[in-house]
Amino acid sequence: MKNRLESSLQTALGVLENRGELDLHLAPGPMVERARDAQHGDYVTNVALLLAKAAKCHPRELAAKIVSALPNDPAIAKVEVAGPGFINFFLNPALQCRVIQKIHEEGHRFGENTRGIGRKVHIEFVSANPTGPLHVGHGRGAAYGAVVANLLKATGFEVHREYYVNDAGRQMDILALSIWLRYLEDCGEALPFPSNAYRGDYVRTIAQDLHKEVGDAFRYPADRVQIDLPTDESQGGDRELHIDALVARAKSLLGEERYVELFNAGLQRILHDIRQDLGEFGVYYDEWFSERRLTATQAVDATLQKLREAGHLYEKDGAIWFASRQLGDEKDRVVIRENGQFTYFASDIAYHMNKFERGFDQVINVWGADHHGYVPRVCAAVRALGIDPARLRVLLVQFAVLYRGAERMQMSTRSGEFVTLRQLRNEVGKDAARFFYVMRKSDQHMDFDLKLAAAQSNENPVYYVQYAHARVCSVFRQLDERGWERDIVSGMNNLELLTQPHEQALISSLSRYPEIIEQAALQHEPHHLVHFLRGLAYEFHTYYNTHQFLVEDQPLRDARLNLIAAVRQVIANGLALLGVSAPETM
RNA sequence: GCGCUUGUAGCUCAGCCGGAUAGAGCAUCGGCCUUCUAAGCCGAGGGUCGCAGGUUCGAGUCCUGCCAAGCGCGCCA
Repeated sequence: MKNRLESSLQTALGVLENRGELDLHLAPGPMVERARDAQHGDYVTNVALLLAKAAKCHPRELAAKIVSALPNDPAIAKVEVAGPGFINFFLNPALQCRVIQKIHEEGHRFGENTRGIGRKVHIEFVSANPTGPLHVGHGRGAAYGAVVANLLKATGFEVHREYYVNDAGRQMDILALSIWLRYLEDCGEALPFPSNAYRGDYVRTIAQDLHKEVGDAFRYPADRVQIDLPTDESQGGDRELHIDALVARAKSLLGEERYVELFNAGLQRILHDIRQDLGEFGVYYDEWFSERRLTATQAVDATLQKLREAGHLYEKDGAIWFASRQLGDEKDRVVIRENGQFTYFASDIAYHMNKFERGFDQVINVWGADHHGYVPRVCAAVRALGIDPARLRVLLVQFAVLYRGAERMQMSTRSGEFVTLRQLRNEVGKDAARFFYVMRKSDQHMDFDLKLAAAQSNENPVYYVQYAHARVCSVFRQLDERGWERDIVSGMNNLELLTQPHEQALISSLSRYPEIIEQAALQHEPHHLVHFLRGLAYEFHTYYNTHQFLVEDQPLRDARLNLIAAVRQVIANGLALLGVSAPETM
């Protein structure tokens, strides 16, 4: 409809130009938008205001001219010039209520569109290091990424969801070490636990399982483990040096084979746990992409070679640097350390190249906002590889600050003191958690109140929307109990009986749903959908309180039932995109 | 110190490429259940859109400065 009005306006402007009443060579972009106020009709344009200066006449005068030049359209009931020079369009209600028929026909697919058809989009989200269970900070990225993926799919894109598994690098070695030390404790060895190691309970669990599995095969006396080590922080030493030395000790005592077994035991257990956790949260992936695979397939070497050939690498202080500064970064970055090892950044460049090589038109990274300083260097790398950086989009998600009532909760992975995503789900439920996480704009700080999310009361917005759905279901149950028949066809033929303001408002909202999906998808802003659903639920509840649906007048009853069935369908569709259930009873 | 982000009602937040009188939920106050679920509805109060300039027909929205908060500034990942 919007497009239709816009082309009508183009026609009108063309007419005026031909008549010589308007001398413009402008191609105004999208210029029609939904009216914010029902008094202003259904759609509004401000072209007259925008063009008045160039046309050298008063906006209202120009608006009147444009209106007079508009082609006839049966879908438009009334056009008026208002305010300083807005043109308001009032749609023909008889035609607008056809959306109810459309919703009935399209069912769960209503709202989908084809904007992204034929385009492949890659979306990577969460990608937490497999060094421990997911916490509530990851939850927001998980919920957000999953919903953006759903929205893009509904907009016609071919979506590939991916979790990048950081299964290489120092943090993983520290995890392996942590498990081994707990294992040694379990064997009866007494030795201090580094201040820097992972001290969560899950580490002990994995260690105990390992002990059952391998017996004492990985056991060494405490003094052999600790001899000649640099001291830990608690003894006045450097904790980083201490823990790196311990990792080296583990490798040398256990040898390659056993160390890999230890390492994999931790990785597999934690990865399995993360996968299960996300699954229970309704978050699924098409692929779990291993960082180690990149190094194993020489992908990092190949990528660096490509950068070298393009003249983006140089050597300084014994290290290899990527000249990212001339591509918009603050400074150049090391890709190969003095000791010959790749930096994390190097494998990340290779990972991005790999994504584009797989043929995706658009690549989306959902990252925690604390990584925003990392964005320019990745963009620089993409550009250096000859890829249009506009094809890469980094979406930043702010951490949620967790409260329990007024009490602010602190968390830190290393110390093991954090609220896990699983605990959150257990406490507030999947629906409330998903809803809360995407209720706010993702790049905004947000306060997540556990007490509120868990509240079984009207304070909790998730129930408000679900309740509207359950209420419609309840009406249909009542219909059955009374032994009344529902005639859908008759209802469709009598939609023009829906003349009440509440009914018109609902119909207008229903017709907006596809636009909301498209907007939320293209802007990667799921919160628009949440706000829309709250508004739709509100319009339904107020309608419910004002008018009886199950009336004696059968044509009217059938028309109303078709309307509320459409409302139920749209709420169910919207909640499905959010990953929230649509209960039939509450 | 430099960079990025944010500042809207008592609280949590919307505000769609600059548009008409700045909105919602919660909280507060007052009403509505013999009638389809009261997890609901109706109504009231509540604002210098951080501050000061600027751009123009028009600024919460764009620009500059200042104030405040968060985050980032490793041969960590």
